[in-house]
Amino acid sequence: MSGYNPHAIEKKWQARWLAEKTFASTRESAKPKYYALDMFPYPSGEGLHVGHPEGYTASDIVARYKRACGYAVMHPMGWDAFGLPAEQYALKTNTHPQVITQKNIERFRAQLQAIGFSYDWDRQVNTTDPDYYRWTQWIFLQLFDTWFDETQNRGRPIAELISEFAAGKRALPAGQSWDKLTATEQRQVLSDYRLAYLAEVPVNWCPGLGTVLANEEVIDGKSEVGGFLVERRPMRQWMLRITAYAQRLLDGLADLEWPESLKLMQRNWIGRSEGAEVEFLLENGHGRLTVFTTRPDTLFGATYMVIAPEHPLISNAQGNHQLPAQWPAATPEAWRYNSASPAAAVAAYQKWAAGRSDRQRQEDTGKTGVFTGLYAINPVQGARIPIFASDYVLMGYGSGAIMAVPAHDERDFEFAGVFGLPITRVVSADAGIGDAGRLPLCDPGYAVNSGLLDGMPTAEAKARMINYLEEKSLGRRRVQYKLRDWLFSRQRYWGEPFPLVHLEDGTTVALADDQLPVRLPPLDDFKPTGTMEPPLSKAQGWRDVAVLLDGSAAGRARIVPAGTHGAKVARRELNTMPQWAGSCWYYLRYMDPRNSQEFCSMAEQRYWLGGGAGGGGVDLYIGGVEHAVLHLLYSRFWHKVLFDRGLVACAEPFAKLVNQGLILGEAEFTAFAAADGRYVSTGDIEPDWGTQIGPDGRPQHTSRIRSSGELVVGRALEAKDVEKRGEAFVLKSDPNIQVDARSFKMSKSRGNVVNPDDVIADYGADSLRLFEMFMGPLEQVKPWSTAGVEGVYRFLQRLWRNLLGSDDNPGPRVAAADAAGWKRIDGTLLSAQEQQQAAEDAAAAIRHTHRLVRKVTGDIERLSFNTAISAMMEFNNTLAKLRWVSADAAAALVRVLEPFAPHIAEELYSQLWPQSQAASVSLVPWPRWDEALCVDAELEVPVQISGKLSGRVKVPAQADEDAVFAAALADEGVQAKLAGRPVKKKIYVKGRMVNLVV
RNA sequence: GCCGGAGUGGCGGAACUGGCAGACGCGCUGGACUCAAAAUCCAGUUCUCGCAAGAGAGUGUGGGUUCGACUCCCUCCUCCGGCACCA
Repeated sequence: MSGYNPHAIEKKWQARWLAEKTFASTRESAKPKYYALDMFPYPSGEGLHVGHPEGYTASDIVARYKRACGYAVMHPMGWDAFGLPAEQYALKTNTHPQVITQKNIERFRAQLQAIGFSYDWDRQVNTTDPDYYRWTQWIFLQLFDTWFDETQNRGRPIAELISEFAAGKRALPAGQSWDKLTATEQRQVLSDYRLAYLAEVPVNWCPGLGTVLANEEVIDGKSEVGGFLVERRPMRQWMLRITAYAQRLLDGLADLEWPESLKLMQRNWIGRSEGAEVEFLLENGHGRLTVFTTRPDTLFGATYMVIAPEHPLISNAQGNHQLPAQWPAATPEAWRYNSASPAAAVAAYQKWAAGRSDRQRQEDTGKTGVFTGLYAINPVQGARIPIFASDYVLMGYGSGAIMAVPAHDERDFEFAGVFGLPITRVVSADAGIGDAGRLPLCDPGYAVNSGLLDGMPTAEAKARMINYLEEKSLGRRRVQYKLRDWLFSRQRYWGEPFPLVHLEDGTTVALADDQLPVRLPPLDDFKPTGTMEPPLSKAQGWRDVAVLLDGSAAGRARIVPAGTHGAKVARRELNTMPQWAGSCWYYLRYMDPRNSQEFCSMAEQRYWLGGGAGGGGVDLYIGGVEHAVLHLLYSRFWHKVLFDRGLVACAEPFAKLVNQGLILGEAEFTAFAAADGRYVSTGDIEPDWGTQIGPDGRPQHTSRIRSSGELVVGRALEAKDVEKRGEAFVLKSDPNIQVDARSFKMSKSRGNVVNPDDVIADYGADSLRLFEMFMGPLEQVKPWSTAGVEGVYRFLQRLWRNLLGSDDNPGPRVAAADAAGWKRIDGTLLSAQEQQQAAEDAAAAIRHTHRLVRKVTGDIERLSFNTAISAMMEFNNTLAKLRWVSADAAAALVRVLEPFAPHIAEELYSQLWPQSQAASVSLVPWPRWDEALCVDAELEVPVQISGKLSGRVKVPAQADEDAVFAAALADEGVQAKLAGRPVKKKIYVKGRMVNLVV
C-alpha cells in the first residue's frame, strides 16, 4: 500500500466532483433547506491569500455536514468584480479591465477549486456580467420607483404616490394641484420623494488626479496616491435615501443571530438619538433658526448659537443679505476674524474651513469660529444671544445648527472659553444644593435656574420641556440619526452604468425594463477626464440619445433612433455605481442565477430563504468584520426595499452571521540594535516604530532610544535565540536585552504573506483546510504557523497508515466480522488468534467511536472546528494503539472527517469500500451515536476534601449517591487525609466529583 | 475620550451549564530503529522543592460570593478592535 500522496488524490477527486456535479444545489421539497453563504471575493490580481480559505473552509464544513444530515444545501460562490483596482491596473498596463477581470476570475476559481470547496459552480455569478448587472440596474430602478411613506413606515411604488396626489389625498409640498402641473413639474415633485435622488453634496475632488476620491483615499488633506491636494467641492451626485429606513434597520437587528459587537457597530453607525427640535427667532425678524438638541432641559442655559460654515443662513445667496453690513456695536475684536464686516469675516472663515480635511478637523480639536453679526432670541427666557459660525458644528447632522449650552456641554464650554461667552448653570449634580460642582456638568442632575423645570431630575425635565415647547409651538419631539444618505455615484469607468437619461428640461427619467441592461460602452480611453466629468462622457455615440417617453405619469423612456417622431433629446447618466451595488443582492441571484425574466423567482426564494413568521434568510453567512457597517448595512437596506415592494420573501437577508478572525503572519522575534551593533532592550526604546528599507532590500523596524533619541534598527531573530524571562522575552546570549515578540498583519510590503498555493504544493489542500480550522476558534485573530501545518499533515499520514497499513505493517488494518468470522477489509480471513484480537479491539473501540461522532457533531453545530479536529486526532491515536481497526470505527472516522478533509476521506472510503453504493463518501448519511454506548461501565470519580483534591475512587457507572459516598469514605487515601475529622456535608455531582466538607 | 472584546505552559489553544486546569497540536528533552541522517515509533514536558515517592504554588492584578471559581460580581493593569466635535 503506497503512502499518503495528497496531490494525486486531490486532483482526482476535484475533477470527479466537478464532472459528476456532486454538490449541485437542487430544490427538493421533501428536504429541509440550508443556505450556507460566503462573502464573495473581489478577484484581485494578487490571487487568494490564506485569509480567504478560513471562512470558506468553515462554511464548507457546515455545508458538507448539512448535506450529510439530509438537507438540500445552497453553497454558492461568485465574483465581486467591479472596482477601482482592476481599473487602475488596466490603466497601468493599458489593457481593458474586462480582460484583467476575466483573467483574475479564472485564477481565483482555479485556486478555490484546488482547495476542494463543495460549491455548486453552475450557480457562479459575476457582478460585471451584463446578465448580472442588468438586474443590479433593475433593482436600482425599483429604488428609483419607490418612495418612503412615513405614516406606514414602508416603501411604496411611486405610482401610488401619484394617485394620492392626483386624488388630493396627499397635499403637494407647495400646495399646488397635481393636474395643473406640467409633466416636467410633476417629475420635479416626484424626484424629492424617490429613494434614489440627485443632490448637491460635498465630495473629495482631487484636481491633481482629475477624479473624486473616497474618504479612505484621502490622507491629511492629500490624495493617498500621488500626494495631491484634495478639496471639498459640491457636486451633483446620486444619493440613496437609506436614512428613511434608519429605524427599520435598527429594529431589524434585534432578531438576528449576529455577533453582538457587530450589531453594536451597526447601531452606533445608525446612531439614533432622541431629543427635540427647537426654533429660535432671529432678532432682526427675518426668519428663524431650527436646532436639534438631546438636552431640551438645558434650554434656559443656551447663551449663544452656532451654525455650520455651510449653513444656508450664511452660505446661499438669499441668506447672505441678512448679514449686517457692519459689526454690531461692542463686538469684541476676537469675534471678528480680523475682518472689516460680518460678511467678509464669514466668507474668510468659510474658505478656511472648506480647506480643512475631515482628518484635520479631527486632529485639531481647538475651537475656531466667527461671529455672524446676527442675534437670536432664546425662546424660553428671551435673552438676546449671538450666532456664531464654527466647523465644530457639522452641516450633515441635524439642521446644521445648535443651541450652545456651555455649562453642560464640553465642546460648547471650550468654545465659550475661547470667545468669552457667558456660561449659565442650569443643571446641578444634587437636588438640594443650588450651584455646587464643577462645570461643565454633562451628566444628568437636577434642573436649576430654569423656571418651570426647577428641581426636576434631568429625564423628567426633558419630557416637561418638550411638552412645553409643543404647547407653545416653539418646537417638537424629534428622533435624529447619525446615518447619512448613501452617496451612490462614482466618476469611474469600471462600474454599473445607471439606467437613466436626463432630459433637456433638467428632469431625469428611468429607462424601461426592456431597455436593460445598459451595457458599459467599450472605451479605449477610460482614464479620468481631468475635469469633473466622468469617463463615460467620452463615449459620445453612447452618451447622447433620443428617447420616447411612455405615457405613464412616472415616465419611462425607450431609446429610439434620432429623428423618430415625438422623440426627445436626452443624455445618459454618465456616473457609474459604486462597488457595493453588485454585492447588495448577489445572495439572491445565486438562487436563480440563469433566470432571464426575473432577478430571482419567488418560488426559489420561498424555498431557499424560507421566510414568513419564522424570519428566514440565509442560514449562515461567513465573512470578514471589515464589512460590518458598509456591505452589511447596504444589503440590508436594499433587501428591505425589495421586501416592501413584495419582491423578496423575508424581511432580513442574513439570519445568522459569523466573522472569521484575521490570520496574522508567523510570529516574529525582533531585537533592536544601535548603529554600533550593541543591542538595546525594547523597554528602553520608543513604542511607536517606523520602518525603513534595510540593506537586504527588505523592510525593517526602526525606533529611537527613549533617553538619547539614538536610532535603533530591528533585527529578526530565530525562536531558538530567545527565551522567556518573567513577562518578557530576552536574548539567550544576553538576558538583559528584552526583545519584541508578536505577529503582524500579513502584507506584501512586510513580506510575511502566506500563499495558499504554496501550502497546497507542500502539504496538500486537506492539510491547508485542516490547519486553517485547527489554529483556533473561527472568530479569533490568530497567527499562521508553518510548523502547525506540518502537525496536521502528520495526522493525515498517521491516519492513512492506521487504516491502509504501512511498509512495516502492510495491508489494511481494518477488519470486519461476518458469519465466517473476522476478515481483513480486503477479504482475507484472519487466523484464530488474530480473530480474537480483532474482536477485542473492536469492542475496545465502540465507546470511543460513539463519543467521536457525538463530539464532532456537536462541535460542527457550534462551529467549534478546532476541537472537532482534536477529537479526531485523539481517536486516531487510540486506534493506533490497537492491532485491528473495526470497520465500524473506520467508517465513522472517515465519515466525520469528510467535511474537514474531503479528499483523503474520499480516497480512504473508496479504497476500503470499493464495492460501496455511494459514489462519494459525501453521499453517505451522517452517522448516529448511541448515548448509552458513550459511557463507561465504571467511572473514576475524584474525591475532594473541602474543595481540595484528595484521591479518586472507582464506582460503577450507575452507582447512586450513597454508594459513591460510601466508596469515597472507604478509600484509604481519603481516610488518611480526613484523619478522623467528622464530615459536615457531602456533595456529589453525578459522574463528576465528590466533595467532603469537614 | 466613548463603546466593545480578550488576557490560561516556551507557542497556538482546550475546559460547552460553577465541579479532576492545561485536551489536541507545535516546540523541546531523552530513548528505539539506522553505519549515519531524515522519516517513523516510544517516553517525558505548568512552575518551585525533591534522587524518588511526594509536597507546595498556579488561569493578568487585588478583593468578594460559594462546599467548590479559568468560569459569577467589584477594583485596577495590559493588549486588540470599532467610533470619534453627531449637539
